Amino acid sequence: MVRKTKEDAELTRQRILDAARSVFLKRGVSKSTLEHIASEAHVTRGAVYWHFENKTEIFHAIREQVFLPLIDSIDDTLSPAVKNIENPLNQIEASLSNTINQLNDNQQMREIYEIMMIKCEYVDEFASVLHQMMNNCTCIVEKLEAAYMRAKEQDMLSTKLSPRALALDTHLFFGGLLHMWVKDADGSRFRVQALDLIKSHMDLRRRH
Amino acid sequence: MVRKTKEDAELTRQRILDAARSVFLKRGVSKSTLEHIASEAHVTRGAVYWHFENKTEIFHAIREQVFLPLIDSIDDTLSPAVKNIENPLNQIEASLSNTINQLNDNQQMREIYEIMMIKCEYVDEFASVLHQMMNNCTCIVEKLEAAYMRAKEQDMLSTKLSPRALALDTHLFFGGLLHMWVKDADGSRFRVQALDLIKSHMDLRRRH
DNA sequence: TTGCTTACATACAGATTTGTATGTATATTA
DNA sequence: TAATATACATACAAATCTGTATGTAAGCAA
Repeated sequence: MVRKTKEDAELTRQRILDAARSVFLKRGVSKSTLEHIASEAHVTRGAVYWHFENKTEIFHAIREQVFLPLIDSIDDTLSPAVKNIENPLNQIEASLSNTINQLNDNQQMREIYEIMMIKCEYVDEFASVLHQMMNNCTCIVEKLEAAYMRAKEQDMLSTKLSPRALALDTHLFFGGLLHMWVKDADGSRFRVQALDLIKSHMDLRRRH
Repeated sequence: MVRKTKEDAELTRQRILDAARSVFLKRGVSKSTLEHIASEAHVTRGAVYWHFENKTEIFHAIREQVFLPLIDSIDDTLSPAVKNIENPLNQIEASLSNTINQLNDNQQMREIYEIMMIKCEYVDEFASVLHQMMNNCTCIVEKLEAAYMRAKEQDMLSTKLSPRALALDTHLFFGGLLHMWVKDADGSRFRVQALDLIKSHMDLRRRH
């Protein structure tokens, strides 16, 4: 076996992560073996154990590949500092649509979402991920609420509902949409109209 | 070993199902062993294999314990034949609230929901469950659409959005709510205000 | 009462997985 | 260029889990 340079090793590491994603997607996280992952990556378990402590660490590495950028992306698009500030409702719509577009464009992201949502059991060491996700929800709801607050100040809302209630409703809607988007594997039911659904959702709260 | 009567055997079967629910909840479906389930039920694997072919059959039995009644319940409360027909928006709100109330009241239902949503990997033989769930979604959306249609005919809607769009938005909202309800294990974030969230959601589409 | 069936318990064989220990060739560094 | 650390592959031991085969005591029907 030829010893690899650092760049080669990094490539191997990435190949293992790609392989793990593929295996997780096909067999589910629990039933995926390090041997499955290794052979999918055309290495042995030795290589896998060299780069990662165990399956859990691989899982977290995969997750962070997508979720850290995603959180940044949401933070950015919902921030009060962006140019869309003059129309906060457009800003919310753009932020939600942006996530859907990313899912459409990025297969890796799609697969990781699917793994996290329906190919993973949140017990033991994975339970902590749930808490992180809930905390994230809180942040997102706060940002949505702030945006709706701005919309209210500009008298753009069609309703007297509080910004907080609107934010929660939007958040739940979008959570549901993401789940359906993922589960609708053949795309016939939700994927094709996801952007329309977002538009309808937002139209409902626009004053005309 | 004392041979049991038919009634005793049925009790044993139920004890195994209860034990499996508890074990699935704690360890996730994949990592749950028939030995775990058997010892939780104070029987041996022999008894488990007598009553069920394998773990998958136990899973489906547990699922049907809750989901078949639930589907009936939704069908009932959303049917055009119920007394609430004079106010379809109230009818929708009552139907959604009813499900949440059932979750609040029924621990078994709560646990099964949690298992299905975050303690199960939908691969291989479990993938078919996803399809069933999607088909169910289609049915529910249709019923919601019909209810919104009736509301529209009675000029009760605050919006020009189509009944179909409203139905989809409501369905996604409620799917998101159920997920958050389940994940919000300590109840602090979503469970306590679930009924309020439903009320807000419906208020948004009521004409005043 | 006999004989068959039921409702399990027990025992066994085989396949999987995991973690670790060890081997090894090469890159890197002093 | 010699020593050391890296990046793996290979081998091994132990634990787990599954399905099935077999045993068995009691219920039940004739």
